[in-house]
Amino acid sequence: MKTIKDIARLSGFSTGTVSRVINNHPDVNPETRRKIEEIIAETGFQPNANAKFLKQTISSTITVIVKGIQNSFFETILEEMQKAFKENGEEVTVVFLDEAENEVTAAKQICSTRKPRGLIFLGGNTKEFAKNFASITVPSVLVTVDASQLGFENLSSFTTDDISGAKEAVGYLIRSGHRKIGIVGGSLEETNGQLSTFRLQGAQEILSRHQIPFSFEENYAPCRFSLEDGYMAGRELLRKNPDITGIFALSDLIAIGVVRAARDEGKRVPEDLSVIGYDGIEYVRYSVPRIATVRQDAAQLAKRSVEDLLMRVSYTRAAVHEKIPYTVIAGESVIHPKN
Amino acid sequence: MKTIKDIARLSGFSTGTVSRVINNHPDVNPETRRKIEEIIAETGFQPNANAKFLKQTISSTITVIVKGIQNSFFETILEEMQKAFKENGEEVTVVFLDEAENEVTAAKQICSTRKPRGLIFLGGNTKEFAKNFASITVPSVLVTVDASQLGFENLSSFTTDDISGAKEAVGYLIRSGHRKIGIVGGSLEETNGQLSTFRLQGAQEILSRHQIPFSFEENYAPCRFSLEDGYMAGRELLRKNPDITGIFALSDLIAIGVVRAARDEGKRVPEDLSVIGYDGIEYVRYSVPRIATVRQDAAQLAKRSVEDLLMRVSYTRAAVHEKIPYTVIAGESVIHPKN
DNA sequence: TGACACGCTGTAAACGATTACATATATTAT
DNA sequence: ATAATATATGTAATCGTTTACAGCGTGTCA
Repeated sequence: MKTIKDIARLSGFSTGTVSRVINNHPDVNPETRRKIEEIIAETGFQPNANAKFLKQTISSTITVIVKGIQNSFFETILEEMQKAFKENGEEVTVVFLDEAENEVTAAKQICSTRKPRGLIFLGGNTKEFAKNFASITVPSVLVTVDASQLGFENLSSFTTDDISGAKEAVGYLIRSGHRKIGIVGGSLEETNGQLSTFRLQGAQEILSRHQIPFSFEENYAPCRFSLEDGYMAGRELLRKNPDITGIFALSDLIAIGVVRAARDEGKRVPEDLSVIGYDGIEYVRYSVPRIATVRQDAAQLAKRSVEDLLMRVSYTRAAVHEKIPYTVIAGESVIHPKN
Repeated sequence: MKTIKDIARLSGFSTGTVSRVINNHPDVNPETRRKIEEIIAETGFQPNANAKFLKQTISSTITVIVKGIQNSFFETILEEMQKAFKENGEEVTVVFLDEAENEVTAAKQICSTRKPRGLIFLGGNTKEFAKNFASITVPSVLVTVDASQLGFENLSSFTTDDISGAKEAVGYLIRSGHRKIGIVGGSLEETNGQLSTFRLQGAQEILSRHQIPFSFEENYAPCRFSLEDGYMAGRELLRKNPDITGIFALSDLIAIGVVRAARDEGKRVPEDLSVIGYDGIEYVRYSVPRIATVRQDAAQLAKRSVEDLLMRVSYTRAAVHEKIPYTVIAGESVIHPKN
């Protein structure tokens, strides 16, 4: 591997000057710059980033930490973020964690390695943040999880109002004439974090407001946010309560599983069973039938997160906690029940 | 930020001893180790990874470079890889690149920064590799793209035999009685790399072997590997050639789009149109109808890649180029054409 | 002419770890 | 008792950059 010293020797200048060329410092003679750049190009020299970051207290990059790739919705947000960063000419690194890893510990590790100017967490567990985030000092943003209760002044959050969104989803079923409603997804023991809690809470609130009977025994099947789990839970629920005419799935992935489950239980969607999902992933627009959903605005979630972070990275501003509007998307999967 | 010197001072030992504790060197007095570890825990000290990698010629981690997250199939492979690495107690870093970025350039950058022991490329462009890979010296594996032609002795590859797989996919349609067959996906100008080339080639070969007419004008619609593009191309093909009874989609994502396109063109799948995809992503098992596909063995692809890499990282072995068996999965989306 | 500024370049001290080598002490063999 | 060996620890050079500081040639101005 070539080092800056080799370039210095080859070009006849000192390491200091070479370094100044690499980092585009202004006070270098244009002719000198040209010569050195030529040598750098010839040799294919790449400065050792470790030496660089060791010396520099901070790097120019921003790191996005994503927890759980299996979530299609996160993918979309991530793509939008990449776009937004690119528009702002920012360098980004993405780190993927699986469910078992601790996002805050990983973040600490990253801070010591990459010295990012800012951090974005896509998904996360509120308790973990409450416990460990204090030691992270760079401006950060938490996306899809509300951090306003946590009160860290360097942690913004951008979320969808899931309670309200869930209300509208179930409200959609109710307005379509459904009275026997089931819910699939999440868990009663809050391990899934805010998402399932809030969506479940919103759903229950609107049901009780309309005095529609709901019990966890009869109208609910818990499951993780995946196709397979949605399918299994869907079958379970439809078996134990075949009268249900409308199901609110806590995520689109679950909804897709439920639609298939209905089919395998001899029910047709939407003729025998209406289904509405949550998130607005791309699949639901292409499935047959198109599945109704509450579309979270991935683009805005991403855009606002990036904007806020870049702002706070450059200027001292207070962290913000913002709700991004959602849209209820009608779909072929919800109609008025037959009887 | 605390440094190793702080720990040395606080514990009364030297930096050398502290370093040995951190790196689990055997020749440290257990009592000393305990004391130092206590201080480390108290202070929350994290060693500066840049300093570490600057000094060390090589790190313990392995880096996976993924190009294009929008590809569901890659996600599955990635998950399987994470599993396989975990089983072997290996530390992994995943880096995501978007389509526009150059994987080999990124890899060079990573090598200079993280000094990985090995590299896995998930997806990639053969030409790029041919041109730039020479400067990468760590053991590497290229997954889903055949590198046997490239002849780098530190680059293995694990792939599915796409030519043969595509033959079987189309063969399945033919055996089911289809004679008017369309193909959706890829492009004629090889920009999509090997995948579309091989799959297209296999499809054409079996069609001509059965003397089934095929022309790019009448039986083909090119498109990128996404839902939306599959949908658009599907509609285009069905409009320009409504007689087609069976479609081979070059990927499952495209197949899903085609199924929806058929519906919107007034055709039902499978009654009016049979569709078979490629890859075997999870979704096709839950869609209505279940979509027939050629299932690539993501788990094996991942497992063998990881095994081979770990082997070559520790011992000097020649790179290998291995084909992983695929499975044709029957699905509700393919039946005998009506007339 | 001397003083000063300006533009460019060189020098060398950091940054925070690792590790080869030296050293000190305890243990064992002869 | 002496030498040899093993064990535990300290010392200091080193990795490849950045950057504060110094130096030098040239031009400008009083």
